Amino acid sequence: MIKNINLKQLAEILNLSQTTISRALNGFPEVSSRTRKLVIDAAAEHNYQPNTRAKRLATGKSLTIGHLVSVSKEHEMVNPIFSDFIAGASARYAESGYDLLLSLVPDEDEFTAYKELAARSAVDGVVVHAPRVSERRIALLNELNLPFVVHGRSSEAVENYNWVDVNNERSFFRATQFLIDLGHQTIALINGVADMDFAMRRSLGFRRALSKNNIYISDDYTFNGEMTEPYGYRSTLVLLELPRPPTAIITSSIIVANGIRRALEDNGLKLGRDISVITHDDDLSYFRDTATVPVYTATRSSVREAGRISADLLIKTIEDPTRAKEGILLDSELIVGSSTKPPKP
Amino acid sequence: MIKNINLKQLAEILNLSQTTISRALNGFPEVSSRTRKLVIDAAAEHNYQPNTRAKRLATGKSLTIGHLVSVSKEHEMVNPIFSDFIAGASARYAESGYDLLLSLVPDEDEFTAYKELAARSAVDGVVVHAPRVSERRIALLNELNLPFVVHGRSSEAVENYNWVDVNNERSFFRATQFLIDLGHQTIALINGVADMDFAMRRSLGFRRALSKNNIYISDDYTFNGEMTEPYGYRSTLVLLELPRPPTAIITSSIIVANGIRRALEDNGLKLGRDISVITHDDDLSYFRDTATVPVYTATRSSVREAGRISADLLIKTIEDPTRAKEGILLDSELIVGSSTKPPKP
DNA sequence: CATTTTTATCAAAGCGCTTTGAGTAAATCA
DNA sequence: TGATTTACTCAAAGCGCTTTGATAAAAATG
Repeated sequence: MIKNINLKQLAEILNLSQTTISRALNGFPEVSSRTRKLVIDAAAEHNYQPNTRAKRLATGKSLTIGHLVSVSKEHEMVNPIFSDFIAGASARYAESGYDLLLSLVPDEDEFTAYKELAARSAVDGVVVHAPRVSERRIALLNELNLPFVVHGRSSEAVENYNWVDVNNERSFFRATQFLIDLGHQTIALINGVADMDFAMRRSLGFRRALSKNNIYISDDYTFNGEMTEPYGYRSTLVLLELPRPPTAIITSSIIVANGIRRALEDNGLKLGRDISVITHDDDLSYFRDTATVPVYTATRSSVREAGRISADLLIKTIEDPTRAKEGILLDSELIVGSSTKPPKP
Repeated sequence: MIKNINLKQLAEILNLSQTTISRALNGFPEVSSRTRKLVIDAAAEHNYQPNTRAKRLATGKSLTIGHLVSVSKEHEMVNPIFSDFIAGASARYAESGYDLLLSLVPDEDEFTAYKELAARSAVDGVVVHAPRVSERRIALLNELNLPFVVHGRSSEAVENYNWVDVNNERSFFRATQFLIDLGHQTIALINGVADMDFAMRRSLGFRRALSKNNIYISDDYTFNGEMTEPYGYRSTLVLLELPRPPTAIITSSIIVANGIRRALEDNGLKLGRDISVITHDDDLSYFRDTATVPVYTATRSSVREAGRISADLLIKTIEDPTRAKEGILLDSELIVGSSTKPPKP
């Protein structure tokens, strides 16, 4: 059985005061290098690590960053990009000695959950996931004086705040323009839930490209919903039933794209040849498109990288509260794969 | 700006001692119901929540459960079932007042990460994910005296330990037998990484069904690897190149199954009609197969449910350390979908 | 009525660290 | 040489709770 040792015990072993040991381990200058070495070696030998609970109380810091993820009660859906985002953030946290507190809350309890987290002083900061076009959490967190970074943005927010977002409007503008340049005139959009900010911006880019090219497309060609594989499938079936089915589809997630492909193939249509598809690609680790010619033409932006950058921004904000708020806009690449061709004549 | 209040301040407001307030809020019997009501109301009014840091130090409990997830450096892959597992566990944690500490560690640091977590007393217990056939973490955690539950099992473990697993051997035995009953004789297995315990057990079930039916299948028909979509795709291409391609494929993940379907369709083959596929289905929220006739014939077992059960078992273990170790074996359903048919003559 | 028991409350100690302010020995200076 | 500075080290206070052990008031008992 491996036993943990505490500061007091280590002090007795070394015949030094707790102060000196604490200082030696935390790199204070007023400890002789000989003593410091002694302490560090003994700590390693006895497997001493300062007790997290005591350290947090003593320093008044939680050394913890919270991620609150809302789970829609209706769909019980956890956004699949989440795990890759976290993977990116995690390394940065570890590096600076922060723990990651994860809390999945039913979306109706979201607001209370933030308040509670602040009231009990459980975290030093939080990452806000999946911001809506209109996002009350931003005002709340400012009121609570809890440092935060938004992954994404909230278009209606008036305050200054930290955010890390991909250029969704531009991405989907380019994607749409790319299809139009290929000759497509009837293009559908299978998007995320309508009040999600990213979905709104993508829709904006899509529509801007259409109107710039004087193309009018009715609402029958756009879908909003939770981005699951079956959602992509069902939406595509609806599209194929239209009097004039689209010759191209743009979608917000590679998982939805998988549903689209399945629907096409069930109808004897081939991706690319019969109907073109562009998807946004978060570069998820289990869908990473490594083919020489990618399967999907895609607006690609690594959500893992976004996680890394968000973590970095949040830690900087926590460690310097006077720091000016910052917005970081990442760009996506437009990767041409084999899912886009000119429309059949 | 919303201000937090602490126990001392609340005591002054109410003109009561900190003791009484603490007891009132924590449901001790020696507080009059009139006083208790007074305290509870005032706590709500002033948004008082006991400071997590102080509470943890005072009680000597971390009220935190750790999830260490190894990330393979090579693939940077985060197991996609993870988020659904957590979703299941999370509600149970919240209910009992536990926080969830998530740590993604490069797999070579895994061992150290557990040690460190125990030494600094950061968690009251951990969930062990993705156990290998031979799993050193079990012995380590016993030595560290840190309560844990394994999601899965470890075949070579000699100790008693808590685990929650699905009956992998039986599931894949049944799936294989189902295919054999349909008339298939050449069946491939696209499995997870070989040293994962679940992969080994599934392979066992697969082979048991084959040998029971006196079918011999060469190693060319089995694959082991990280369960990504491209992996399913590539493996299937290899299978189709064999002198005698399989008439059916069994796989361990719906994400791999998507890759298989893509490979089939790229080769003009249709799932079910030309080649049968059975997949294990973790019932992931973004792939939930809700069609009347499911897309895939599958051995289905909700990983979210497994999360719930694991969390429950772990909390019981933490709160009663003398509790006997328990293994909980979940069963999967064999759901018949449209991806399996008798082989073409 | 005095005595015991029960009820309701409190002051103070303690959790294991960090940090403040003080103290001592060695080194430098006048 | 004594005075001042520098380099180390320490005892004790404090972080905000919970918990122990004591006490006072009220109720029950003989």
